[in-house]
Amino acid sequence: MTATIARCRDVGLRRTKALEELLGTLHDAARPMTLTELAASERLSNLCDKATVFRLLQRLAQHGVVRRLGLHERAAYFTLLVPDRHNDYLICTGCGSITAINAPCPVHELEEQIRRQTGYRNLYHELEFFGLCPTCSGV
Amino acid sequence: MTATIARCRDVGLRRTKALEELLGTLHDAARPMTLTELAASERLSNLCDKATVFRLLQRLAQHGVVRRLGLHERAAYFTLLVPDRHNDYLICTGCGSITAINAPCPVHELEEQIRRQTGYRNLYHELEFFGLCPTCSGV
DNA sequence: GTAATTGCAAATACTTTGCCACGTA
DNA sequence: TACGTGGCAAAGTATTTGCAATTAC
Repeated sequence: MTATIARCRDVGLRRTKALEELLGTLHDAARPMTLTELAASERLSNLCDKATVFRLLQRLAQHGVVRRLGLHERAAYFTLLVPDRHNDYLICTGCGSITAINAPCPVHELEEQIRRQTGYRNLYHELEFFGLCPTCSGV
Repeated sequence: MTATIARCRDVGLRRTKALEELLGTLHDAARPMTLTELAASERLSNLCDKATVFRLLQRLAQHGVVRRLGLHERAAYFTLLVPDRHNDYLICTGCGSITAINAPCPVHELEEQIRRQTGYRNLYHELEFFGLCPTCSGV
Protein backbone atom coordinates (compact mmCIF):
# COMPACT_ATOMS: atom_id res chain seq x y z
CA MET A 1 0.00 0.00 0.00
CA THR A 2 2.71 2.49 0.99
CA ALA A 3 4.73 0.99 -1.81
CA THR A 4 1.91 1.69 -4.22
CA ILE A 5 1.67 5.31 -3.15
CA ALA A 6 5.43 5.59 -3.54
CA ARG A 7 5.16 4.27 -7.08
CA CYS A 8 2.56 6.91 -7.85
CA ARG A 9 4.82 9.65 -6.57
CA ASP A 10 7.69 8.25 -8.59
CA VAL A 11 5.75 8.45 -11.84
CA GLY A 12 4.82 12.03 -11.11
CA LEU A 13 1.26 11.77 -9.80
CA ARG A 14 0.23 14.28 -7.18
CA ARG A 15 -0.78 12.94 -3.86
CA THR A 16 -4.40 13.93 -3.55
CA LYS A 17 -7.07 12.68 -1.21
CA ALA A 18 -8.92 11.17 -4.14
CA LEU A 19 -5.86 9.21 -5.24
CA GLU A 20 -5.23 7.87 -1.76
CA GLU A 21 -8.78 6.78 -1.21
CA LEU A 22 -9.01 5.20 -4.63
CA LEU A 23 -5.89 3.14 -4.04
CA GLY A 24 -7.07 2.27 -0.56
CA THR A 25 -10.42 1.08 -1.85
CA LEU A 26 -8.88 -1.07 -4.56
CA HIS A 27 -6.36 -2.42 -2.13
CA ASP A 28 -8.89 -3.43 0.49
CA ALA A 29 -11.30 -4.90 -2.01
CA ALA A 30 -8.60 -7.22 -3.35
CA ARG A 31 -10.77 -7.89 -6.36
CA PRO A 32 -11.43 -6.06 -9.61
CA MET A 33 -13.97 -3.26 -9.42
CA THR A 34 -15.78 -1.18 -12.01
CA LEU A 35 -15.57 2.57 -12.37
CA THR A 36 -19.16 2.89 -11.26
CA GLU A 37 -18.63 0.71 -8.19
CA LEU A 38 -15.58 2.69 -7.23
CA ALA A 39 -17.18 6.08 -7.72
CA ALA A 40 -20.17 4.97 -5.66
CA SER A 41 -18.09 3.40 -2.90
CA GLU A 42 -18.29 4.70 0.63
CA ARG A 43 -14.83 6.19 0.60
CA LEU A 44 -15.15 7.94 -2.72
CA SER A 45 -18.77 8.88 -3.32
CA ASN A 46 -18.66 11.94 -1.10
CA LEU A 47 -15.12 12.80 -1.91
CA CYS A 48 -14.92 13.25 -5.65
CA ASP A 49 -16.66 13.05 -8.97
CA LYS A 50 -16.94 9.97 -11.13
CA ALA A 51 -14.99 11.76 -13.86
CA THR A 52 -12.14 12.17 -11.41
CA VAL A 53 -12.13 8.48 -10.58
CA PHE A 54 -12.17 7.78 -14.29
CA ARG A 55 -9.20 10.00 -14.96
CA LEU A 56 -7.29 8.65 -12.01
CA LEU A 57 -7.81 5.08 -13.19
CA GLN A 58 -6.71 6.13 -16.63
CA ARG A 59 -3.48 7.60 -15.34
CA LEU A 60 -2.84 4.71 -13.01
CA ALA A 61 -3.35 2.21 -15.81
CA GLN A 62 -1.01 4.21 -18.01
CA HIS A 63 1.69 3.93 -15.40
CA GLY A 64 1.05 0.29 -14.68
CA VAL A 65 -0.26 0.78 -11.17
CA VAL A 66 -3.64 -0.68 -12.00
CA ARG A 67 -4.78 -2.89 -14.84
CA ARG A 68 -7.93 -2.71 -16.82
CA LEU A 69 -9.71 -6.01 -17.33
CA GLY A 70 -12.50 -7.20 -19.57
CA LEU A 71 -14.28 -9.85 -17.49
CA HIS A 72 -17.31 -10.14 -19.74
CA GLU A 73 -19.43 -7.44 -18.23
CA ARG A 74 -20.39 -4.37 -20.06
CA ALA A 75 -18.36 -2.31 -17.64
CA ALA A 76 -14.57 -2.43 -17.48
CA TYR A 77 -12.94 -3.71 -14.29
CA PHE A 78 -9.85 -2.33 -12.63
CA THR A 79 -7.48 -4.10 -10.32
CA LEU A 80 -4.42 -3.02 -8.40
CA LEU A 81 -1.18 -4.45 -9.72
CA VAL A 82 0.74 -5.70 -6.75
CA PRO A 83 4.15 -7.26 -7.43
CA ASP A 84 4.11 -10.99 -6.75
CA ARG A 85 0.37 -11.11 -6.55
CA HIS A 86 -1.06 -12.97 -9.47
CA ASN A 87 -4.47 -12.22 -10.88
CA ASP A 88 -6.49 -15.08 -12.25
CA TYR A 89 -10.18 -15.21 -11.54
CA LEU A 90 -13.13 -17.53 -11.24
CA ILE A 91 -16.36 -15.84 -12.22
CA CYS A 92 -19.90 -17.09 -11.79
CA THR A 93 -21.93 -16.60 -14.95
CA GLY A 94 -25.05 -16.62 -12.82
CA CYS A 95 -24.52 -14.14 -10.03
CA GLY A 96 -21.39 -12.48 -11.33
CA SER A 97 -19.32 -13.10 -8.23
CA ILE A 98 -15.59 -12.87 -8.74
CA THR A 99 -13.11 -15.03 -6.85
CA ALA A 100 -9.35 -14.74 -7.07
CA ILE A 101 -7.55 -17.99 -7.80
CA ASN A 102 -4.55 -18.78 -5.67
CA ALA A 103 -3.23 -21.75 -7.54
CA PRO A 104 0.10 -21.31 -9.29
CA CYS A 105 -0.52 -19.97 -12.73
CA PRO A 106 0.20 -22.56 -15.41
CA VAL A 107 0.73 -20.23 -18.35
CA HIS A 108 4.08 -18.63 -17.61
CA GLU A 109 5.86 -21.19 -19.71
CA LEU A 110 3.63 -20.56 -22.68
CA GLU A 111 4.05 -16.84 -22.17
CA GLU A 112 7.81 -17.21 -22.40
CA GLN A 113 7.45 -19.26 -25.52
CA ILE A 114 5.23 -16.64 -27.13
CA ARG A 115 7.66 -13.92 -26.19
CA ARG A 116 10.47 -15.78 -27.90
CA GLN A 117 8.53 -16.86 -30.96
CA THR A 118 6.62 -13.69 -31.75
CA GLY A 119 8.83 -10.89 -30.52
CA TYR A 120 5.98 -9.25 -28.64
CA ARG A 121 7.11 -6.89 -25.89
CA ASN A 122 5.57 -6.10 -22.51
CA LEU A 123 3.73 -9.36 -22.56
CA TYR A 124 1.21 -10.24 -19.89
CA HIS A 125 -1.85 -12.39 -19.81
CA GLU A 126 -5.36 -12.46 -18.53
CA LEU A 127 -6.89 -15.73 -17.45
CA GLU A 128 -10.45 -16.19 -16.29
CA PHE A 129 -12.57 -19.20 -15.58
CA PHE A 130 -16.31 -18.90 -16.05
CA GLY A 131 -18.96 -21.23 -14.71
CA LEU A 132 -22.02 -21.59 -12.53
CA CYS A 133 -21.27 -21.51 -8.81
CA PRO A 134 -22.88 -24.20 -6.63
CA THR A 135 -25.48 -21.76 -5.34
CA CYS A 136 -26.55 -20.64 -8.79
CA SER A 137 -26.58 -24.13 -10.30
CA GLY A 138 -28.62 -25.39 -7.36
CA VAL A 139 -31.54 -23.08 -8.12
CA MET B 1 -20.14 -25.08 -40.97
CA THR B 2 -22.94 -27.44 -41.97
CA ALA B 3 -22.53 -28.92 -38.52
CA THR B 4 -23.00 -25.49 -37.00
CA ILE B 5 -26.19 -24.89 -38.93
CA ALA B 6 -27.42 -28.29 -37.85
CA ARG B 7 -26.78 -27.38 -34.24
CA CYS B 8 -28.83 -24.25 -34.69
CA ARG B 9 -31.71 -26.23 -36.09
CA ASP B 10 -31.45 -28.69 -33.25
CA VAL B 11 -31.81 -26.00 -30.62
CA GLY B 12 -34.85 -24.63 -32.38
CA LEU B 13 -33.53 -21.63 -34.26
CA ARG B 14 -35.19 -20.84 -37.55
CA ARG B 15 -33.02 -20.98 -40.59
CA THR B 16 -33.09 -17.42 -41.85
CA LYS B 17 -30.82 -15.75 -44.37
CA ALA B 18 -29.50 -13.51 -41.60
CA LEU B 19 -28.55 -16.50 -39.46
CA GLU B 20 -26.77 -18.24 -42.29
CA GLU B 21 -24.79 -15.21 -43.30
CA LEU B 22 -23.89 -14.39 -39.73
CA LEU B 23 -22.53 -17.87 -39.14
CA GLY B 24 -20.75 -17.81 -42.48
CA THR B 25 -19.09 -14.51 -41.66
CA LEU B 26 -17.92 -15.66 -38.25
CA HIS B 27 -16.73 -18.93 -39.71
CA ASP B 28 -14.69 -17.36 -42.47
CA ALA B 29 -13.21 -14.70 -40.23
CA ALA B 30 -11.87 -17.35 -37.84
CA ARG B 31 -11.32 -14.62 -35.27
CA PRO B 32 -13.55 -12.85 -32.77
CA MET B 33 -15.59 -9.97 -34.17
CA THR B 34 -17.66 -7.22 -32.60
CA LEU B 35 -21.35 -6.66 -33.11
CA THR B 36 -20.62 -3.47 -34.99
CA GLU B 37 -18.06 -5.14 -37.26
CA LEU B 38 -20.48 -7.93 -38.02
CA ALA B 39 -23.44 -5.68 -38.72
CA ALA B 40 -21.28 -3.55 -41.02
CA SER B 41 -19.73 -6.51 -42.83
CA GLU B 42 -20.26 -7.00 -46.52
CA ARG B 43 -22.47 -10.01 -46.15
CA LEU B 44 -24.72 -8.55 -43.48
CA SER B 45 -24.89 -4.80 -43.89
CA ASN B 46 -27.42 -4.90 -46.71
CA LEU B 47 -29.21 -7.92 -45.40
CA CYS B 48 -30.41 -7.07 -41.94
CA ASP B 49 -30.47 -4.60 -39.11
CA LYS B 50 -27.88 -4.34 -36.38
CA ALA B 51 -30.55 -5.18 -33.82
CA THR B 52 -31.12 -8.43 -35.63
CA VAL B 53 -27.45 -9.31 -35.54
CA PHE B 54 -27.47 -8.43 -31.86
CA ARG B 55 -30.40 -10.70 -31.13
CA LEU B 56 -29.00 -13.51 -33.21
CA LEU B 57 -25.70 -13.35 -31.35
CA GLN B 58 -27.60 -13.34 -28.10
CA ARG B 59 -29.52 -16.48 -28.99
CA LEU B 60 -26.46 -18.19 -30.38
CA ALA B 61 -24.50 -17.44 -27.23
CA GLN B 62 -27.37 -18.75 -25.14
CA HIS B 63 -27.24 -22.03 -26.98
CA GLY B 64 -23.46 -22.26 -26.93
CA VAL B 65 -22.96 -21.82 -30.65
CA VAL B 66 -20.95 -18.67 -30.22
CA ARG B 67 -19.14 -17.26 -27.23
CA ARG B 68 -18.97 -13.72 -26.06
CA LEU B 69 -15.50 -12.50 -25.12
CA GLY B 70 -14.11 -9.48 -23.35
CA LEU B 71 -10.76 -8.85 -25.01
CA HIS B 72 -10.26 -5.43 -23.42
CA GLU B 73 -12.03 -3.27 -25.95
CA ARG B 74 -15.09 -1.35 -25.14
CA ALA B 75 -17.08 -3.54 -27.51
CA ALA B 76 -17.82 -7.21 -26.87
CA TYR B 77 -16.35 -9.78 -29.24
CA PHE B 78 -18.05 -12.90 -30.51
CA THR B 79 -16.48 -16.06 -31.77
CA LEU B 80 -17.85 -19.26 -33.22
CA LEU B 81 -17.50 -22.27 -30.93
CA VAL B 82 -16.15 -25.08 -33.03
CA PRO B 83 -15.61 -28.42 -31.26
CA ASP B 84 -11.92 -29.24 -30.93
CA ARG B 85 -10.87 -25.76 -31.86
CA HIS B 86 -9.37 -23.97 -28.95
CA ASN B 87 -9.58 -20.24 -28.51
CA ASP B 88 -6.66 -18.48 -26.89
CA TYR B 89 -5.50 -15.19 -28.29
CA LEU B 90 -2.53 -12.90 -28.58
CA ILE B 91 -3.58 -9.26 -28.78
CA CYS B 92 -1.44 -6.24 -29.59
CA THR B 93 -2.09 -3.41 -27.18
CA GLY B 94 -0.88 -1.01 -29.83
CA CYS B 95 -2.80 -1.78 -33.01
CA GLY B 96 -5.39 -4.11 -31.54
CA SER B 97 -4.64 -7.00 -33.87
CA ILE B 98 -5.86 -10.37 -32.66
CA THR B 99 -4.01 -13.60 -33.37
CA ALA B 100 -5.22 -17.06 -32.44
CA ILE B 101 -2.71 -19.16 -30.53
CA ASN B 102 -2.24 -22.69 -31.71
CA ALA B 103 -0.13 -23.99 -28.89
CA PRO B 104 -1.71 -26.62 -26.68
CA CYS B 105 -3.55 -24.88 -23.89
CA PRO B 106 -1.84 -25.31 -20.55
CA VAL B 107 -4.78 -24.64 -18.27
CA HIS B 108 -6.94 -27.72 -18.69
CA GLU B 109 -5.38 -29.32 -15.68
CA LEU B 110 -6.09 -26.30 -13.51
CA GLU B 111 -9.61 -26.15 -14.88
CA GLU B 112 -10.19 -29.73 -13.78
CA GLN B 113 -8.82 -28.95 -10.38
CA ILE B 114 -11.12 -25.95 -10.01
CA ARG B 115 -14.07 -28.01 -11.11
CA ARG B 116 -13.33 -30.57 -8.42
CA GLN B 117 -12.52 -28.13 -5.66
CA THR B 118 -15.24 -25.55 -6.14
CA GLY B 119 -18.17 -27.46 -7.58
CA TYR B 120 -18.63 -24.93 -10.36
CA ARG B 121 -20.55 -26.30 -13.34
CA ASN B 122 -20.20 -25.57 -17.06
CA LEU B 123 -16.69 -24.41 -16.52
CA TYR B 124 -14.68 -22.88 -19.35
CA HIS B 125 -11.90 -20.38 -19.50
CA GLU B 126 -10.72 -17.40 -21.42
CA LEU B 127 -7.03 -16.83 -21.90
CA GLU B 128 -5.49 -13.86 -23.61
CA PHE B 129 -1.97 -12.56 -23.94
CA PHE B 130 -1.46 -8.84 -24.37
CA GLY B 131 1.65 -7.12 -25.57
CA LEU B 132 3.18 -4.86 -28.19
CA CYS B 133 3.70 -6.53 -31.55
CA PRO B 134 7.09 -6.07 -33.26
CA THR B 135 5.66 -3.51 -35.66
CA CYS B 136 4.13 -1.39 -32.91
CA SER B 137 7.14 -1.60 -30.61
CA GLY B 138 9.43 -0.67 -33.45
CA VAL B 139 7.79 2.73 -33.89
C1' DG C 1 -52.03 -20.39 -38.67
C1' DT C 2 -48.83 -19.29 -35.12
C1' DA C 3 -44.91 -18.39 -32.77
C1' DA C 4 -40.30 -16.91 -33.80
C1' DT C 5 -37.97 -13.29 -36.12
C1' DT C 6 -37.19 -8.65 -37.84
C1' DG C 7 -36.93 -3.45 -38.61
C1' DC C 8 -37.04 0.94 -36.94
C1' DA C 9 -36.70 4.07 -33.52
C1' DA C 10 -36.17 5.16 -28.92
C1' DA C 11 -34.07 4.15 -24.42
C1' DT C 12 -30.16 2.76 -21.65
C1' DA C 13 -25.53 1.99 -19.90
C1' DC C 14 -21.06 3.16 -19.44
C1' DT C 15 -17.42 6.01 -20.82
C1' DT C 16 -15.13 10.04 -22.34
C1' DT C 17 -14.33 14.97 -23.06
C1' DG C 18 -14.55 20.36 -22.66
C1' DC C 19 -13.79 24.04 -20.07
C1' DC C 20 -12.87 26.65 -16.36
C1' DA C 21 -11.83 26.62 -11.27
C1' DC C 22 -8.68 24.82 -7.84
C1' DG C 23 -4.78 22.95 -5.16
C1' DT C 24 -0.24 20.72 -4.82
C1' DA C 25 4.65 20.94 -5.38
C1' DT D 1 2.98 30.49 -9.64
C1' DA D 2 2.58 26.76 -12.92
C1' DC D 3 0.92 22.74 -14.14
C1' DG D 4 -1.38 18.71 -12.79
C1' DT D 5 -6.22 17.87 -10.91
C1' DG D 6 -11.04 18.27 -10.17
C1' DG D 7 -16.20 19.37 -10.86
C1' DC D 8 -20.06 19.69 -13.66
C1' DA D 9 -22.43 19.01 -17.57
C1' DA D 10 -22.64 17.53 -22.19
C1' DA D 11 -21.31 14.40 -25.90
C1' DG D 12 -19.90 9.87 -27.54
C1' DT D 13 -20.04 4.90 -28.26
C1' DA D 14 -21.95 0.49 -27.84
C1' DT D 15 -25.79 -1.96 -26.45
C1' DT D 16 -30.51 -3.13 -25.43
C1' DT D 17 -35.55 -2.94 -25.76
C1' DG D 18 -40.68 -1.95 -27.45
C1' DC D 19 -43.82 -2.85 -30.67
C1' DA D 20 -45.93 -3.63 -34.86
C1' DA D 21 -44.98 -6.09 -39.25
C1' DT D 22 -43.15 -10.17 -41.38
C1' DT D 23 -41.71 -14.91 -42.16
C1' DA D 24 -40.33 -19.78 -41.36
C1' DC D 25 -42.19 -23.96 -40.03
